[in-house]
Amino acid sequence: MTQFTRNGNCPPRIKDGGAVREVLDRIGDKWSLLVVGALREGPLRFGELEKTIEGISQRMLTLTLKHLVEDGLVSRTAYAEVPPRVEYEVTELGTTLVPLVIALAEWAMANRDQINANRSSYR
Amino acid sequence: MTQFTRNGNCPPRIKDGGAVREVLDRIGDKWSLLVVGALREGPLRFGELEKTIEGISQRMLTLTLKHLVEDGLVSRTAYAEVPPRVEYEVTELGTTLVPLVIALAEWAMANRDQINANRSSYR
DNA sequence: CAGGATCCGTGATGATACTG
DNA sequence: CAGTATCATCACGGATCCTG
Repeated sequence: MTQFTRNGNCPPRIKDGGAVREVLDRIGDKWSLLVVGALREGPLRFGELEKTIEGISQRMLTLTLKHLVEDGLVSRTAYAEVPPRVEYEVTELGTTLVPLVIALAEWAMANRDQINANRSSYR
Repeated sequence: MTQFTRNGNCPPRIKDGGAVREVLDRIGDKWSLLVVGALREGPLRFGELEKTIEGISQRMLTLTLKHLVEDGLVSRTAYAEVPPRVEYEVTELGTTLVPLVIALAEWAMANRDQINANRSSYR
């Protein structure tokens, strides 16, 4: 099926080859992981997310949230109030992703300097 | 420094706000994680990578590898032979990322069906 | 074999303005 | 407040051809 089918020269183990790409196409975009990370400790409102995630545009936040809701990683709850209040929260499925996001974030913070250094010293 | 500076309404913890974006801009592209994942068990040659990572174009593999080498996540070793042989391998730094990639890949495989199901059922 | 160079489409992203 | 709508752009990435 969707496996490598490589006779035996390079060692598989992560059998796939498609699922990863597929999922990465969804959560591997510019903002999804940031949004999930922002929601790691509890629900946030649209405006809170916008301020929390530096640099994201209103449009991108809207689209990213929509995708995450579609994929079932985030839930959206609108309260019939005025002014409107909408809260976003990671679903149960989304919760399983949170640890990975945190790990990735910590890795990023721990190694950014190193990476930047490598990058500059590269001629 | 590079921290939220958000008075106290939403709970930080991952202090950053920029490092994650920064690193994600590098390894969060379409292929980098796949390449790192492909190299998780040892060095591979250019052609092997090309066959291993389904769907990648020659150009993208070249570019991705170049970036990964620049960032110090992958090392490139060219052997003065004919025909030429070039091997790519994760560096020490890159090795620290491998577990995360594997975790992400496993998460992706474990949850792709669920996500796809959510996505279809979404009207 | 490994990869550089070029052309080029199109989708993702951002800025801005408007609305329920 | 929480979006939607529209427009312009630009980098991503594919196809193709070429070279050491």
